[in-house]
Amino acid sequence: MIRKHLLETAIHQFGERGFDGASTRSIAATADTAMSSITYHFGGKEGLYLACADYIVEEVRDRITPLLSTVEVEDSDRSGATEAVCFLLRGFAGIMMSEETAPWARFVSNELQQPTEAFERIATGAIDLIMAKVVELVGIARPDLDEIHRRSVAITIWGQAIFLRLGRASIERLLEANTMNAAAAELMIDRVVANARCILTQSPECRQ
Amino acid sequence: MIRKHLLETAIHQFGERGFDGASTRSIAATADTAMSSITYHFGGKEGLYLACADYIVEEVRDRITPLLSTVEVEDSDRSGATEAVCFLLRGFAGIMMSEETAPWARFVSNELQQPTEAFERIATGAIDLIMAKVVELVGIARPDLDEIHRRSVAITIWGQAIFLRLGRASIERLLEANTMNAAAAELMIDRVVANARCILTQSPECRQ
DNA sequence: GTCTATACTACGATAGAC
DNA sequence: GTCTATCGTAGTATAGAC
Repeated sequence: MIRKHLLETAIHQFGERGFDGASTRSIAATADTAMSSITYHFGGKEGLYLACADYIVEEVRDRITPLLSTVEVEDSDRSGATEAVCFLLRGFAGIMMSEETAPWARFVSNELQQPTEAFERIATGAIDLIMAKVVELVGIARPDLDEIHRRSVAITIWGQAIFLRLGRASIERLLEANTMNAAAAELMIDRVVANARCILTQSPECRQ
Repeated sequence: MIRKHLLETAIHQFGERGFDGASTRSIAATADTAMSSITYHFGGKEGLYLACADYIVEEVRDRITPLLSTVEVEDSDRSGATEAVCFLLRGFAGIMMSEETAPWARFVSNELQQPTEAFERIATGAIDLIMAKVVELVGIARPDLDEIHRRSVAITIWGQAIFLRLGRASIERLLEANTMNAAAAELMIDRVVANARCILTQSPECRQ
């Protein structure tokens, strides 16, 4: 399947070198095909780029959907909702730390900094899906908050997990881990989950 | 000062379009000079890029140093340390949210995802400076934690503020704020600080 | 120091053979 | 569908005038 091979190669190279930095020549060569295959399958470089976004959305959904479908919480079950958030967060953080997702993450990071049409597709296709569930659960865990504050809590909690990927270089530096080894990854995931639990089961002095 | 003008233009364009996407032609033209000025002042594109990193370090230090110098905490003053972290965090988050720092942030973000020599310079020149202080304060606020856990707490707290910049596109989306207005920015900064206070004054059930 | 002019390379797109 | 060959454009670097 040359189409898929092109997509995966392209995500790698777009992620590592940016849209301009990655060349169709190099992508085609790495995928062991001719440059004009890109024209044939995707219409051109731009089309290939957008197809990469769609491909990432599919892959993320494949991993996230089963996770999301396992949580079911009663409307008044505060501690159940807290545990559900922690469970989802641990799964999501694990995905963020896995090497498998590194190329997608770099691709998405580029779009986060300089959003194009590709970001719109990733946001509506994957990010919204996750955040809707998280906001809902935060709402159950923290009924004292109104909608906008629930959203701010949800995004800061999830932001920590995303930062595990986006800020990896500086995390590795601070932990003096040359590469993110399993122990360091576990340490950081545990920390992010503990922080989330802390925020959701707010002690009186930090209630807001 | 054409050198400075070139640097600021270059940071903008490198940040927005990446190293490959930004062309020396365009940078020189925007800075109202000839392309060969870049060769004269910086030796070439690569040299210009590294000089941008050094320039960012200087600018960040100018803003961070006065902030860091205002905090002085006794070794046993737990609540003092917590408040100091919150104070620094608020200042730092404010810097992260300001439009002035947006070009630098994009530049640094590119380096975080794909570190080069430029990241090494930014890390040693600016990031290490900040994180050393934060880790020290976290150590006072949470004497129950050993060094590695202090670091993990410090990086997750600071990561929230950095994510305000790196994840801005998705934050705006979730808050349904087309652009990050003052109210949304204040909401997010308050939230990040509240989370930090929550984490540092840990309630028993989330102690770890 | 700053400019113009030019050499050389690499890019994306496309036409056309198979 | 996939390839080769080629065209026009845009990039960096550099030489040399002033």
